Amino acid sequence: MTNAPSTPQPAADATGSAHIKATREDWLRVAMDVLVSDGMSEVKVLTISQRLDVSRSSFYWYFKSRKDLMNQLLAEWEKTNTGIMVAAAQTPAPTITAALNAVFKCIIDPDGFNHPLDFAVREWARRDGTVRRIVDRSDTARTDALAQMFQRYGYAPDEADIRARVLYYQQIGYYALDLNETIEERLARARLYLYAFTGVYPSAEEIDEFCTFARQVATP
Amino acid sequence: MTNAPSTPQPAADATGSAHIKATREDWLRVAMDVLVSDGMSEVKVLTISQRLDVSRSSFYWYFKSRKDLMNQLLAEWEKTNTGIMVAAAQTPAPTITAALNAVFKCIIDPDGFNHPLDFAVREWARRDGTVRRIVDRSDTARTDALAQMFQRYGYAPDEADIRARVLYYQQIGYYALDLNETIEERLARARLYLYAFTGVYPSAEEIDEFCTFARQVATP
DNA sequence: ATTCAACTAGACACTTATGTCTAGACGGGT
DNA sequence: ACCCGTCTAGACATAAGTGTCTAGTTGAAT
Repeated sequence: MTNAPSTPQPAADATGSAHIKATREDWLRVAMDVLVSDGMSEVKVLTISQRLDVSRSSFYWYFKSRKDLMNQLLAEWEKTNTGIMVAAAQTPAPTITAALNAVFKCIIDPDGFNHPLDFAVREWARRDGTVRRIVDRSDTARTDALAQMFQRYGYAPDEADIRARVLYYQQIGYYALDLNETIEERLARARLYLYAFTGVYPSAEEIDEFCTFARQVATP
Repeated sequence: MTNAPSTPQPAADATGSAHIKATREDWLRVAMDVLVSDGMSEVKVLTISQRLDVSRSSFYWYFKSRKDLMNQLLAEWEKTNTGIMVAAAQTPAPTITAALNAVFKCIIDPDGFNHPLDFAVREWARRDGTVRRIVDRSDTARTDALAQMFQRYGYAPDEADIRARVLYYQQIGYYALDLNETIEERLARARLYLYAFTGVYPSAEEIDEFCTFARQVATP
């Protein structure tokens, strides 16, 4: 997840300028940490300032208001999570199973799709109409990209759409339950998952290649 | 969902006694409404009292504290949602597909399993270790009940467990995304869903019976 | 009619949050 | 050496929330 450990370090200090205790990026990083771990209602200027060991009022130099900060977190989510999944779905591949592998890679890669963040934003959307519309737009963009992936390998538009939806919400459900399966437990089912989602069996090479990748990125 | 419309009525008045503006049940009902629609962090004594048009301090006659109220909401959730699904999984039926139909009936019945409540509680669990443990206990109870259902129809323990998990988290994922499919769109896939979950095809009678039930409970 | 338990309202004390304003501290460019 | 833009701290104002205490009000039972 590359969630930097948010230690109250002397600050990243990008510009090299004056006596900065907490940069704008520090505020954003800690806010994102809190959003992911505790939900949007816990993203508070006061508590973030305490984590950064900085006066609360410094916040208002970098951000117009708390709402301003929240908007930036939302933009960050949209750019990373949705962008990364759409890109994965568009990766060229010789077969549909290989193409799907690229999507799975993005999903299991800690540096790829950020599931806890996705759920935090979804929860936020439940209470905010503006956020809800942006999340809907992302869901559509993601399923559209997945459906187009299926279509590229000869699936009829209707079937491609259904397969995209089944795939997409299965993955959402998997992470919603926060099961603590080991990587090997999951890999043991990889072949049948790929078959269920595509209707064709992946080659042994494809499975091997995927398993190698999965073991590589698995956080031990 | 039978979520009573929470109009600030003259109060349900179960006991028949004195000048009651808001009963304990009123407080619980509105609190549950808020929990379902806005999440646990929005369940506030002040706002509920305003909805009920009652002084905030009356709350403390019925409940020891806000935490007391929250505990009762959690108990209510455990009793209804988990209890109802476990009961559905234990319903006697001639075939596995018929047994699964009973579970699906409970899931789609607005008077059965309450999905928005389930998600609200899950979100709550993310921020509260005690709640987390109770939710885990419920997840285990639900998947165990489903696994035993599969076992009753001859599935080996291992396979029954996997099928229970696939079924359970698929459903969680479906509702997590809050797709707005019509009942007919869903029923069109009923046969294949039942096959995918059990490995055997349901009889035409079973499908007909399920569809009839589904159309009956579908809120138009 | 009087009493009494059940319930309500409002005042008080406290906490936590946001946002503004002002006085400054620091350090690089001149 | 000194200024000035960049950033910080702390005081202030305000709002929203919890929980307690006390003085009622009200309907029912006696």
